[in-house]
Amino acid sequence: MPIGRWASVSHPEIAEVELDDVLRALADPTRRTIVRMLIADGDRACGTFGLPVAASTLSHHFRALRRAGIIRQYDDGRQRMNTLRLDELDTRFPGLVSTVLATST
Amino acid sequence: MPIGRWASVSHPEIAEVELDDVLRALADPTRRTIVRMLIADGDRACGTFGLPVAASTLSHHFRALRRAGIIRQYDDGRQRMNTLRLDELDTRFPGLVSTVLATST
DNA sequence: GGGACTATTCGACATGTATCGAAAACACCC
DNA sequence: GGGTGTTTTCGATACATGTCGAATAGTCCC
Repeated sequence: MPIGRWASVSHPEIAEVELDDVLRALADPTRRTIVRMLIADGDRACGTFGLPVAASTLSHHFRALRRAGIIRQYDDGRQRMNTLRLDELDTRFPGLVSTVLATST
Repeated sequence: MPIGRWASVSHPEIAEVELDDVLRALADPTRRTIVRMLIADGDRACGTFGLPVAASTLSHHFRALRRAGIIRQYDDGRQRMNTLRLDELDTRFPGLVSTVLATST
């Protein structure tokens, strides 16, 4: 059970996740890319996405995804890992994530 | 050169509709209610929705939906009618609208 | 402890959005 | 043409968002 940065990271209960927040979070290409990479490759540290934005911007996107209930974050040494809450999201909004990501763009 | 209010109304081609814009447009409860009412009752004039917002605010929402490619507007006398572009949207983003609206909230 | 690595927070800035009331544009009817 | 009904446009306001660089905080290793 990791300690440390865990304290500052809170995750909403899936029952309290709002559709507005999920849609707003997915209405951004960078964040959709993050979700796609999590689906494709599983858990991933924040620094391993190689996206063309500043680290601070990426941190902002991870926070948006986390507060929207789309990802869960946990610390592993000096890295912060990201997990998709896909099963939970599919109970809350069935098919939403896969439908949104089913588009090429 | 179209006559009257038609002149100011332009609709994007369905092929040019962007997922970002659709998701942002649907990430608003008032606009989702508009879409729901169009699905339930078919074409409807702007003034017949009875939503608790000012007319100018409603006009802003209709413009957002129109520019996102979600509705089409045409004039009928002194009223402006709204039609859902559901078939077109389903070819562009299959199942997206119905999946988003499948939630109670 | 000191250094290196990882990630977040903090200003700052530009842009977008939801809202309103008032004013203007458009269409119908007498 | 004048009055009435419908919708949009125009400011104005308050708030949110995406972006960056610099500074800060947490963790590991020597």
